[in-house]
Amino acid sequence: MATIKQIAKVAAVSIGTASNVLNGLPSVREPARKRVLQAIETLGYQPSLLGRALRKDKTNIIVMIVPDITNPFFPGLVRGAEDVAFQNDYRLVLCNSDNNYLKESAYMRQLRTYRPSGLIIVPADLSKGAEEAKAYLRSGSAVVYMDRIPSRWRGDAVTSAHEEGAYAATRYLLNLGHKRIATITGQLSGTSAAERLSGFLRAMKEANLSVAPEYIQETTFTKAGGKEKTAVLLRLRARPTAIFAANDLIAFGALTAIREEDLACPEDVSVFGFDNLDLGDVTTPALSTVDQFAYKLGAKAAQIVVNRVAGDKSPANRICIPTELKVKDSACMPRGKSRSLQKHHRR
Amino acid sequence: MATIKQIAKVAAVSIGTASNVLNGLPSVREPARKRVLQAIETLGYQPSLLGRALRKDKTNIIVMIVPDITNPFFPGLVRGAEDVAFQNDYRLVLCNSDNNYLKESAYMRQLRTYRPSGLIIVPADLSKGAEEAKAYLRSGSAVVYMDRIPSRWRGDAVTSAHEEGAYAATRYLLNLGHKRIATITGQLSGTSAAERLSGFLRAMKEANLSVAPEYIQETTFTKAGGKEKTAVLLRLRARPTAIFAANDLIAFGALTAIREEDLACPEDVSVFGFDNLDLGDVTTPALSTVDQFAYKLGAKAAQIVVNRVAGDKSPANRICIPTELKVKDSACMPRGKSRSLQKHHRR
DNA sequence: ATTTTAGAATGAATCGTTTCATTATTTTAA
DNA sequence: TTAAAATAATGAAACGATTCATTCTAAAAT
Repeated sequence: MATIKQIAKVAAVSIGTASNVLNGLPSVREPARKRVLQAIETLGYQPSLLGRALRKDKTNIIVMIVPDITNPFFPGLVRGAEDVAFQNDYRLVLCNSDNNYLKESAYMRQLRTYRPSGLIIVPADLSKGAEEAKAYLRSGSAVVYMDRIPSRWRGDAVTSAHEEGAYAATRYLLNLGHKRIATITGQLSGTSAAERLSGFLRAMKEANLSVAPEYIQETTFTKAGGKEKTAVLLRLRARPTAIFAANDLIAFGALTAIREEDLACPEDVSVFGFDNLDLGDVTTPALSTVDQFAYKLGAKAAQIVVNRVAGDKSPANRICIPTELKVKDSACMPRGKSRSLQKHHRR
Repeated sequence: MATIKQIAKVAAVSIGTASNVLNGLPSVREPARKRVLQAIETLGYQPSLLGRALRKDKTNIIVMIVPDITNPFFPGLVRGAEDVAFQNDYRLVLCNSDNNYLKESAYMRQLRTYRPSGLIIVPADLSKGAEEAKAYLRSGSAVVYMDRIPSRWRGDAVTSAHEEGAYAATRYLLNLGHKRIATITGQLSGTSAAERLSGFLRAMKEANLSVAPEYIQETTFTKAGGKEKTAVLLRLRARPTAIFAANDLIAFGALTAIREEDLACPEDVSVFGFDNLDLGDVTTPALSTVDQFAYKLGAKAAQIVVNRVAGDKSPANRICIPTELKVKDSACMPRGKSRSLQKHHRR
């Protein structure tokens, strides 16, 4: 591969001058600049990112760590970040932490030696401090936490409005006339799950409804978890008429469980999800859910990195992207309220 | 950040010796080795991948290019590759080409200067040669094509058995008694779409059934495309009794279109997909499909890279991962064959 | 025409490693 | 005990860029 040395030689110019042309410095006279450009063209020269990085102590790499790219919430995040990164000539190194703090740390420790421009991370364990992340800051990389934020983190962060979204979804169910509303949460050690729960509880409290403890089921953000916990809920003496699932995967599990118990959604049990996954409308019924604009989240995080590298010294961004209710078919009025109406409608 | 120079100083040893310890060379006596290890420990030293890379002209990076990570087929691929990569101490740089040859080329050209260990690519445009890929080979990176292979590529490649999978799916529909079977293909310029179509045609031919041209609808591998083309099929005078969709997204679109035409799947129209996406069983009916083991595909590709770097000089791997039929609920016997039976069954 | 000054070009140092020829030390053989 | 052989350790060069103090050149001022 051609090096700057060869360029310099071919253009009959010093290495320093070649470098100046490359970096668009003004102090190069036209004839020399032309010869260098010509040489670059004919040799098909691409500057070595490695050589440059070693000298500048910085690469155009952004390290992005997500729990698991096969969880359909994350590709949107990654894609949003990647697009903004690409436009600004940064490249994304993708890591799956499996929600495993050790794997995450291993990645972070090693990749820091690549002197990346930034780190975008959906952290595995919020109880841990952000030691390694702070090390990134110290060595001059921008750091943005996404989706979940460790309580001790005071730097840049981008999340969606978990609490408000959950509140709005619950309000929607309440307005339909539901009173027995259960929720299936993700692991409450994560802020996202905790905040969604608290939005749910706020709406319930505002409606003067108490929530029985067995109406709050904690599980993982998976289809299997949703199915399992829904089965539990459906077997309660006082079966809920609506379930607020903390994400769409859980909601998908709920739909399956409801079907397997020979019940109907939404007639017997309404379901509301969270995420607005692309595939949320292929279910029957199409899943009513809260859109949290994953792409925008990722894009915003990458933009923060870009800005920081460009010299933005403003105080920490704590960005909260508003959510939006996507009402589809998986929630309707509860039986008691609507039977006569429905029958009427049916014939 | 600590450098090898500091390690050497603290351990009272030359830089060369410190390097030898780092790389596990035998020619270091115990006391010196111990001091170096100790220094590494106390300084929390991590070798700079940049310095190392510049000298060795090679990084532990594997560049992976996929069309679009938000297409749910790809996260599995990426994850499989990432896992194998991580285990072998390689890191993945993820790129989305958007099926855009120019974007793909831009990525490839620039990232090659990072001297990656490998390139794993699902190519955007098969009609183009693999010039840039060959440049990777020349500069010592392993290259593996995935899922689709340019006709002029003679190197390592991993695909799934598109043709056979499609053949098996079509056979399944034929065995149920279907005669009017249509197919919705992906863009036929891609080998995967073309091979699936040819598997479909082989099965039809074997059954002595001719396929009307309007029974072959070409579109993109998307839900929207599937929906659109299914609507076309459903309005044909001779409406098909079964549709073989070239991937699950198309099949999802088909399910939607069928519902919107007030028809029932599988009673009126059977649908068969391809991919076995994780979410394929949240639809109603659950989608019968062909599993192509995306994770395994990705893992295999990464393994080839690992082996090549380790010195494997064997001739090109052309690996074809067998597919597997996943029969669920979206296909049944056609009306004519089964009406009496079904009625009987129903009561 | 000469001096001053501003701008252009150069070349060496540097970043953090690995590698290898050279030198130093230890071990073995005589 | 000494010489030869084997093994350890060293230090400088190299990778490909950027940076900056220095030198060179051309333009401006006298």
